[in-house]
Order: sequence, then structure tokens, then C-alpha cells
Amino acid sequence: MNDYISTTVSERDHPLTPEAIRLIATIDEAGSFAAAARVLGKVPSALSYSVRQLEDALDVLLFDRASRTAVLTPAGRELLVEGRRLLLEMDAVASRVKRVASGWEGQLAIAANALMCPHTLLDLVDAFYAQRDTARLPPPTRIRLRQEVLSGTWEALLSGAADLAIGVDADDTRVSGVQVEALGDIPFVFVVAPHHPLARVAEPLDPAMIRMHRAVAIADSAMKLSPVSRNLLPGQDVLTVPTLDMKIDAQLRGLGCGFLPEARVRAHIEAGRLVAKATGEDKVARFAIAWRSAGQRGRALDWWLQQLASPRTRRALLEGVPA
Amino acid sequence: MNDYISTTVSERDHPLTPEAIRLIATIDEAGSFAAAARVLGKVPSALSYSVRQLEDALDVLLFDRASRTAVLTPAGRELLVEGRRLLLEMDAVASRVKRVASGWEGQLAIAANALMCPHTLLDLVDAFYAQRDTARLPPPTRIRLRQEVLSGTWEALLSGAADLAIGVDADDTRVSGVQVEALGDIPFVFVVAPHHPLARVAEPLDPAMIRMHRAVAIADSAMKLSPVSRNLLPGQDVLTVPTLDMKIDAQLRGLGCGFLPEARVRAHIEAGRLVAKATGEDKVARFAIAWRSAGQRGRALDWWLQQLASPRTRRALLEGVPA
DNA sequence: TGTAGTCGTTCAAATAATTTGAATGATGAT
DNA sequence: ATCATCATTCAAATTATTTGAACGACTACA
Repeated sequence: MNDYISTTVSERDHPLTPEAIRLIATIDEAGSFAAAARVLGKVPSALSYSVRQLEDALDVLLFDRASRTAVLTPAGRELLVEGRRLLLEMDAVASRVKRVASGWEGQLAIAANALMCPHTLLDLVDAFYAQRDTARLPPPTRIRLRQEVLSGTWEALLSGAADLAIGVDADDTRVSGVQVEALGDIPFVFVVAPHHPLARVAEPLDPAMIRMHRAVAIADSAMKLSPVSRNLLPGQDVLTVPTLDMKIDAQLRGLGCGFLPEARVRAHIEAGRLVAKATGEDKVARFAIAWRSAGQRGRALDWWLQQLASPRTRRALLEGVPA
Repeated sequence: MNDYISTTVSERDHPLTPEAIRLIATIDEAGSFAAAARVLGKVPSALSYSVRQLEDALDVLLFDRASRTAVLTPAGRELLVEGRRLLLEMDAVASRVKRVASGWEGQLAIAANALMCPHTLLDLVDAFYAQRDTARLPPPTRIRLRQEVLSGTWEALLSGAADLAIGVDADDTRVSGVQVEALGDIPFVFVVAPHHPLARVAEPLDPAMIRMHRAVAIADSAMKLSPVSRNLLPGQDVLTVPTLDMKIDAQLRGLGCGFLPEARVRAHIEAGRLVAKATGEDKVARFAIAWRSAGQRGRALDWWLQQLASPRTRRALLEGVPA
């Protein structure tokens, strides 16, 4: 008999069912087994049975039965407190699942080119979560925003790490199975600090002259696709930094030269902290958004694509001008 | 009849029982209802019935049955991910309840770095269960021992999958809420098979020379934390293997070169099966143990921390020398 | 102290839920 | 086209839970 009970109990891996937790909570709230039975419309022996099942499975006494009315043990009290929290978690999970079933994605991974205005991106995330449905709930989709550089933006999409890429190179059409939509252009200017030697060289700057000075480059964030190097001359010394902001800062300090998005350095140029130098060619980069066309689209991706279709939003992303 | 069904379903407030979640996870892992039934030792119709019960209760389709093998819907996938997390929470609550009752945890999950001596770990488990209380019973805590590689050891602790991490990188201090205690160092040696080309190259080996030969690396077991790559030179060909033993074996076969714990290959070197080569730098990795500091500690974790404080035990873990 | 009311448990019968075994239609590979 | 394997249907078999009745124990009150 004892062996039989032991075997049955040890095979019950997960005794903490929602019903079991609810039962403990109801007994506590009603004040006794008998009162709880009345509340639940059951007979007291049903509660006795269920509590015993749970106690045996946990190998823990949850109620002290020395007095007439059963009293929660410290362990029982712990289960009550923690169990209530679990019930809330379960409700939340069930709610999430239902909402995902209704069209929302569980998560949406967005890879944004580092040249896109970060402020605008966060505005979009804010607006996304500001949405309210009929139940006054925000979208359940967890947004995972990541920043990429150069071909890292494409790679994130192709590798499946991202569901939406904002700021892929529009001239770098790579693969089928992907939808692409033009976003706009970013004009670049070649700039140096006022105290940099090239600041005093006659324009347009000769490539041979540029080559004699260190360039500042942002490290491509791509891990697998071939790294892309832009506007670097063969044999040129390069200072590599991880972010666009650091590239701007390095050039402000005169550590090197290179092209930067005009909109991002306009204020520095007007304030005389940077000097624009003509190189005899206009540098303009064309950007697009891209997403995988296979499968059904969720409501979250739909929402983002709709926002990104707005010319004002596009300009804000490209130029940092408030939308 | 239809009213009857509807009434029954709508009264099922908490369909997310642990068994239901486990069932979804098992079906996903096994790849199909039929395979999962085989794993669980049940008939397929039992699974069909249970999944239907859950789907009806949630009013959500969890599987797409359009093809021969049922495929998780996005909502089903969401339930799988969130449900797994809930199971961990339930385990944690049950463990805490047991600890409040008796002082012993319900279970103790230990993530051990693959470089820790497996024999010593099992000696410790043996010693743990050899304990006897006044009733001559062993500790009731179920030990769950898992092996991790590189940042996977940290991740197991941070994700809640492990209560104790043995062999985290001591130089990789990651987060608060975690207690860390130094364990010791493991010296590495660069070795190749006697018939490997590098065996005859003059020492110390030049990095450029090393780069021309395939390296053998262990795949990081971390899923979420950034993967860690150690001692690989840029552009080097890499053979990736899942375990340390396979790395040793691959290098014994001359499939590649790389660093290995000195203590683990000492016998191979002395027997001439591997040749140690100086590279001009000493490779030493520093390890620690880590556990979450929140909440009250149970007797099982206390016991393990006490054992791991012993210098003899530490040396045995790090070097495979009997404690 | 005695009495009444109410508590939680035991136990076997009744009821409900889950599992099984067999048959079936459908998919996917060859 | 054939075969293997998938998931489902359905009713019987099995298991789990609930019920109703009886009982011992406690608590409050006269």
C-alpha cells in the first residue's frame, strides 16, 4: 500500500494545476473547507480529497488540521502567495495566445540601419504600443529592435533574425522572396575638422590627396554576408568605429576624414565645427525597406509597413526631422 | 447538445494545466502527434482529444492540420514559448513550497561547464545522496545536472533553468542579483597530433602559420546570450564540434589544431599521441561558481556551496584529480 | 457539564473525464 | 498506383473525481 502510493506520487511531475491553486485560495478566502465547499458548490470531501492529492504530490502539509478549522501551514501560505501570482501569469499567457491567434505576431524583429534616425524609430515603437483595441489593450507583439550597419541590415532579414529591415541599400537587390519598397535618399558630404590638413586643400579634393589621410569607417555589422566597405581608397589608413555617432565624433576631433550624411552634420558645418569639402562627385545613398513576402502577414508588420509608407515618416527617418 | 458543449467549455477558467503545456512541448519536440504519442506511451487519439480540449477551452487553433503532419500555428508557437517559461515558474514555486516546509528544495538544477571534470561532478552528486537524516533518508531534492559550453553556463543561470552554475567565466561578470565565487584556473596548451604539419614547425608558432591550419572549436551552447568565440584567428578555417571530448578526439586525429585544457590532455601528450606547441602566450581561463542571491537558500544549495568551497574539490573539478 | 452546531474525514457508490483499440480517410514518398 | 504513416472518429474500457451518508472531534453557549 505504501509502495503503491509512493509510486503514484513520484510520477506526478506537475501537481500545481490552476484548479489546485484556486482551491487553496478559495479555502483561504472562505475561511474553512466547509465554507469553501459551499462557495464552489461541492461537498467538503471533494476538497479534502483534492487537497490531499496536492499535499501528497508535493510531499508537504499545506494545512494544519489540529484544530477544528484547518489552518494554512507556512508552506501552504507560501503556495497561496506564489500560486496567486502563477494564476495571473497563466491568465496573461492565455490572453497572449488568443491575441496572437487573432492576427498579432508574438514578436517582431526589426533591423534598422544605423543611419536611420533613432529618435524617429523610437517614436514609431511608442506609437505602436499606444494602439488600443476594443478591450483597451496594447498590441501583444514584442518588438525587438536592433541596429545594423551596411550589409548587416540585409543579413538580419535574410538570416531570419529580423522580420523587417529598415534602411537596406536600395541598389543592393539581393534575393527573391523578399518585398522591397523604396524609402528615400540620404545625401552624403565629405567633411573634416577645421584643424585637419585637408581643410586647407583646394577643392575639388584629389583622390591621391585623400588617400594620404586616415579614413574613419563604421564596422559592417554583417556576420556572414561579405562585408561592405564604402568610399575607402586602396591602401588608405582606416580608423574603424562601431557606430555612426562615434564616426561623427572622431571626425569632429580630426582623427580622420570621410563621408557623412548631410542631415546629420548640417548643424556642425553651420557652426564651423566641420568643414565640407567638394570631391568632384555627389554621394547619395538610396535606401529601402524590405520584408519577407512568404507566409501570411501579421497585424504588427502590417502596421509598420503602413507607417513607413508615409512620406513624413520617411523623411523623419532619413533626415531626423520630426514627423 | 451544442449548448451542453458550450457550457462546459466556458466554465473551464484555467485550461493551461502543466500537463497540457507539456503535451504541446512534447508534440513539438517529437515532430508529430504520432511520434509524441510513442514518446509518452499513449495512443494518438489521446493526444488528439487533449489538444482539442485545450483548443476549445482557449478558442484558439494551436495546430494547423491541413497537411499530413500537424504544424503549430503562430498562436501555438506562442503558447509553446510562454508555456515553457510557465513550467519553469511552476517548478520554482513547488520547490519554494517544499523548502519552506522542510528546508530542502524540490529540485536543484546545476549547469556545469563542459570543462569541469564530469567524474568529480558525479562524485559530488553521489555524496549528496549519500547523506542520511535522522530517519536514514537521503535528501529529497532532485538534482538536475546539465552541461553547458562557454556562455551557455551563464545563460542557464540567468534564464532560471539552473539554480547553480559551476564553471562560469570569471572574467565575464554579467549581472546583479547573482553571487559569484572564484573556483580557480585551467591552463590551456596548444596541441596538435604528431602527424599534423604544425608538429614539425619551430616554436614558438607564428599566428600567421597557425591561421593556415584548421582550428577545432566547441560550439557555444548559449541560445540567447551573444555567442563567444575563443582563440580563433581572423579568417581561420574552423571545424565546430559539440563537446570537449570530440574536440580532443578531432585533434588526436589531426583534423585540426587548438587549445585544450592541459590536465585533460596530459596523458595524451606524455604518450606521444599529442604534441604541445608553444605559441608565445600562456592561455589560462579563470572560472567561478554563481548562484542567484534572491530569496532564502535551501539546504541542497547550501550543501553544494559548502562542497565547492573546498580547495580539494575545486582542484578535482578543474583538473580531474581525485578529491 | 451537557448539548447543539459545525468542522473535516472516511468510505463506497455514482458520475465524469481520460485513455484505449480498432477502423478510417487523407497525405506524402516512392 | 501502392504503401506507410499521419490524425481523427467512435464506443468501450479504465481512471479520476465527486457525491452522499455516517462519523469522530472541536468549539461555543447555556
